[in-house]
Amino acid sequence: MTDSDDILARQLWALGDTARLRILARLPRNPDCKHRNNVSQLAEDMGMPQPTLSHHLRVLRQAELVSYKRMCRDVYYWLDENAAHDVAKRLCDYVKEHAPKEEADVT
Amino acid sequence: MTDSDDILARQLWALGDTARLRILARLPRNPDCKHRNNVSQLAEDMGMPQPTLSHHLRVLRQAELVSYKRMCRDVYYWLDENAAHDVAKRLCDYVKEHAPKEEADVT
DNA sequence: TCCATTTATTGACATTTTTAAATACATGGA
DNA sequence: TCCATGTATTTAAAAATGTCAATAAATGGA
Repeated sequence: MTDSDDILARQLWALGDTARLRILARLPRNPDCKHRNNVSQLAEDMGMPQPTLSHHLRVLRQAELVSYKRMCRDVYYWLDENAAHDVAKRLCDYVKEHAPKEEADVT
Repeated sequence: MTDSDDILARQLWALGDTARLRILARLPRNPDCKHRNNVSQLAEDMGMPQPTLSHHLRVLRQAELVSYKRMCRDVYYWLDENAAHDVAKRLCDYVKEHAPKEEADVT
């Protein structure tokens, strides 16, 4: 199990939670201040306490699935779509690479 | 959050564990009795207690990522490669489908 | 039927995770 | 500097999870 496999596992785990999937579905794909999707507004829209949201955002941040920037007092998160697709690709690669090579049939 | 999103989350979670990723890397892609990869042998090869392995196999089974068949007293598991790829695809689709539609720029 | 082998389940325990309130930290305006 | 706003962290409690020993269940042979 390589380090990169550990990272893949951690990313899959981060994605494997309904609360976090719901959050991702709400995040824009680019830094976006036009719709006032700062953390507090997002928490209110989702009916989720702000500390709970911040916790999940940290998990997603540490898995490098989301990015963020601060503007004045607000923080804006967005989903790094490429990162998500990359996780999917690396999952497929992992499965392919580890396919045990078939030995000759015992005849 | 639809039922199918719940299933996706559960599958991603099942994959997001290093022990289970290691197990998947050892499983053949088809029912394969030629290499004696039954549960006990796999447990021994991996240096993992058999109950621990059975536990993880159940998680993978319930996520419909592996299949198995019993032959005599042995049980043979294999990885359903299509299921794994399908999870990857559905993750990509989920991310794409929920991309918030960009409103016209505020000018 | 009894026994040996293989796999699944149960039970116990420690660790991790989720949740949310309380609080700290950061920023900018008065 | 003080205050208001927005976000992150700390803290605590409950729930979920991983591990593994003990045991049950399933199968087939003697």
